[in-house]
Amino acid sequence: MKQPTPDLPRPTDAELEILTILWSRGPSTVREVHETIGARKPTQYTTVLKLLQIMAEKGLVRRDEKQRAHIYEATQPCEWTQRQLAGDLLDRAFSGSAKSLMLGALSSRKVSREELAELRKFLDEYDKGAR
Amino acid sequence: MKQPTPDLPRPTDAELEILTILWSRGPSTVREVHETIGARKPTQYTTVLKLLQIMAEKGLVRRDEKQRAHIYEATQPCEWTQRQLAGDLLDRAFSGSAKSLMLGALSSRKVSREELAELRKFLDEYDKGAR
DNA sequence: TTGACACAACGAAAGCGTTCGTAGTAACGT
DNA sequence: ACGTTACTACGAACGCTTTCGTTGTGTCAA
Repeated sequence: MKQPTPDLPRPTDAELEILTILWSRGPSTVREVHETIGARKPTQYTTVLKLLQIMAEKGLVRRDEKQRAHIYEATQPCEWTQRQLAGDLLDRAFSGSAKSLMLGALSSRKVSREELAELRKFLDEYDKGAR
Repeated sequence: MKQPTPDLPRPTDAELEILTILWSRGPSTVREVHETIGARKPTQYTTVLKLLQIMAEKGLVRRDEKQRAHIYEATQPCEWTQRQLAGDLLDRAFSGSAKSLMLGALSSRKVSREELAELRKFLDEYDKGAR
């Protein structure tokens, strides 16, 4: 039978930053996450630890305590969370219009010709798949 | 000469809800905004008032005090704010990949054939314009 | 003019997000 | 065994968001 998708809170800014690290690194210790974050901005070790503990309570991450240094892992795959976030913003700021969202995204930065082409290709395939 | 775009804070959830109302209604009194919100969820009049006052301090809205009932108006057009929000999410959750954002948005809900077609058309024109 | 009403202003509470300092504890080398 | 190091746990502070109650003040009708 199918797992009911857990009803997780939208991750906050700081939480999302950590999730991003976990997705790219895979299961990691606090130290590893801390070092990765520290490369971009000075942050206390315990700040990262606390964040991860809170995220574990919320169900955003799961932790393995078998080792002395606990190992944290995102409970949801990157794509799942991205879908939540995109859908949420779509509702709250774009009244559900995917086209407006796209316009907003494209006009917010320079987009390479390649990316445009990719996007188009993706749309074609998506269309085909959803037939 | 060109106005330097003001550096506004990202609107919070409640603020965005109010902005949406202001964009669709145009300049409005607190009462009008309150009634619109009240149709969806019970909210105190003063809550809306306070929110608008704070938003005015932040520069998200401007108010005209010439009338007894002040009139509030979004300082930035809808599209401008949408661009900020889309760009922000693009950076924070999609590592800048417009394609991933689109995938997230599309897979988060049912999208009609019409909307897909519209999206495609939009991409074509955007491409042409950006040449 | 007085009472009722519609409005703005203000203060404060409660909750959340973020940060950090301190304390406790297991592990490790000497 | 002892000190040092690498951790976790906890509490608390601070700021921001959201909500609401209270107060003050124009406005209008009787």
